[in-house]
Amino acid sequence: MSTQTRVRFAPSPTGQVHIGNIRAAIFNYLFARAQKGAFLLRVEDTDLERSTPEAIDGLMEVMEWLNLMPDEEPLFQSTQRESHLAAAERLIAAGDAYRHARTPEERPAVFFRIPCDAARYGGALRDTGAVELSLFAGESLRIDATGISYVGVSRKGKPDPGMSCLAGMADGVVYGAGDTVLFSLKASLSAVLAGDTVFESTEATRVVFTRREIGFEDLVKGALAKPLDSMKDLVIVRGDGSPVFHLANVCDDMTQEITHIIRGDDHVENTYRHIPLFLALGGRVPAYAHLPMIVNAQGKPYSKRDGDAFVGDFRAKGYLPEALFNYLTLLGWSPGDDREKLNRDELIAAFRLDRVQRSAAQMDIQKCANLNGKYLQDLPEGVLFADVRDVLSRTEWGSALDEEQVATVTRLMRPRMQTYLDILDWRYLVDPGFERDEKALKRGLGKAWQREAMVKIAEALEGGATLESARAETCAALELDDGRLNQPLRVCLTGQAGGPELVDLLALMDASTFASRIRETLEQAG
RNA sequence: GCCCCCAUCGUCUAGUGGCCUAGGACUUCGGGUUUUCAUCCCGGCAACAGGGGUUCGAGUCCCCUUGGGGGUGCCA
Repeated sequence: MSTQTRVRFAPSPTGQVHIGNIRAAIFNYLFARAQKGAFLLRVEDTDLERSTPEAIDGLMEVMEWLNLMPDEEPLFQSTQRESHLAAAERLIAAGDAYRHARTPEERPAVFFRIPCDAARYGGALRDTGAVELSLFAGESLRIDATGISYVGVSRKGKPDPGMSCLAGMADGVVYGAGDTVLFSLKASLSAVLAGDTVFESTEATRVVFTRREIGFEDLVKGALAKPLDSMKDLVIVRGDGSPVFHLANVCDDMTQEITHIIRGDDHVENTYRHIPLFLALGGRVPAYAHLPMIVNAQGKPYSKRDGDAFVGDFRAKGYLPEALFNYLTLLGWSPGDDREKLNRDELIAAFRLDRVQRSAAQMDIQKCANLNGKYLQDLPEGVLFADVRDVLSRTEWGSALDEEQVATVTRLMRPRMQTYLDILDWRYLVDPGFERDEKALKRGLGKAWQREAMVKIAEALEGGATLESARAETCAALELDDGRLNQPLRVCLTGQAGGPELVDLLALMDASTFASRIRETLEQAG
């Protein structure tokens, strides 16, 4: 018996990769590494309608970008069809599944029967006591090989239709008026299962049975359970002969010998169905860990309309893969101390599933950008310059810069950079065609003396003076403190209220450039 | 409707019955450094959803309410 931990990331390639999805991949990866186990990829591409080759390419690209490469060749679910169908046949042969059409027009599908035999659950089953279910008068109760359908009574006294698998009420007794026993499922169970007995009545008033629940110990959420009478037998092969997700998923997990299933919260309900399936197929039930969802800035689940939700967007917006990776680990997990910026090895060393949060986490793009900025500060200059050049090369004004210029401005701007998208604001450093900010203009040139001072400086520069002397002259003439000139100068030079240090800025250009910028800015300021 | 789950500052979180007058980070606000801007440093605002229990003692355990999410498909 192998004790190696084996986990998998099992996305369906039906579009762009979502951050919620990739976070699941990251947690799987981290857990595998922490356990010295294997991280596998399974592409659940059985929905041919929606699965596209482009989506598969996109998935691979994203995983490569984030350095989340699987340890073995990916398993494409569509290649496993025969094994899924064979599993369904085995279940039918063993009496754990049956063919059934719910309407005469429908082609029969294969249903998995939730096992009635408690011994089949490997200890996952628990009695929680006797239950008396009141039925709505005059409505039909039907018990057949597919389960029990009934109409209960809601809290407000209204009809409340329900359906239970046979296992949910396996020892049930149906009573009619005056406590007469109409039907005992317990006594007739094997006949009902065999399809020989069908009970249907509108006289039934209540059903009494022992409630049993199926449970498991979730590595994140703790003990989880669900009553069997709230579950129905499930379709595992469609009328058209194609395997359904539940079957395919469980079969492939057996094929890949998965020991731990780490996936989104939205799968907890499936777990109650998958456990009996594993057991019926003779597989070992894996351990489960369900991750909380990631929600948008409104605290709602991400929908198609939300931006900022695809991994590709982050890449396009100038995020570093290691920063996004790090940030995503912080969504629903923490190392237990005050560390937030952790590299891959630190994350692996600190990762534990029992430290995963139980509730949903909201994406905070500002914090993500802030963290990205910290990674940017740590980047070796060579890498940083290359990335900057790459972004610059896509702009009209930036593509002409030579290596030295790129190095100079990048060194200047690096401390205030959060993402590579910020580079797009650097235009004023090198290109006279930059845009000027209204508010900055007002702040730096709004007053008459500011404009006057700038005109004087421009004139001096045009007359061949150095900046130093032009500045000193102007200050003396207008009786101004040296520092008062900084803001107007900055605005004339950059059109912005903020930016790098003024002296560094001035070093980027000669006196005539400087003078013409003053003239142009003054003109624009009116 | 029914079933399941969740709940600490605006956000991500620390907290596993006494170390909590609840800590860190992002955001925000103030101050310092800076002739300007930013980085940086220092500081402030800001939370245990509500109500009942259990206990000598509850953010931590139990119950209820409220709010949120998931499921309830021959989707995955």
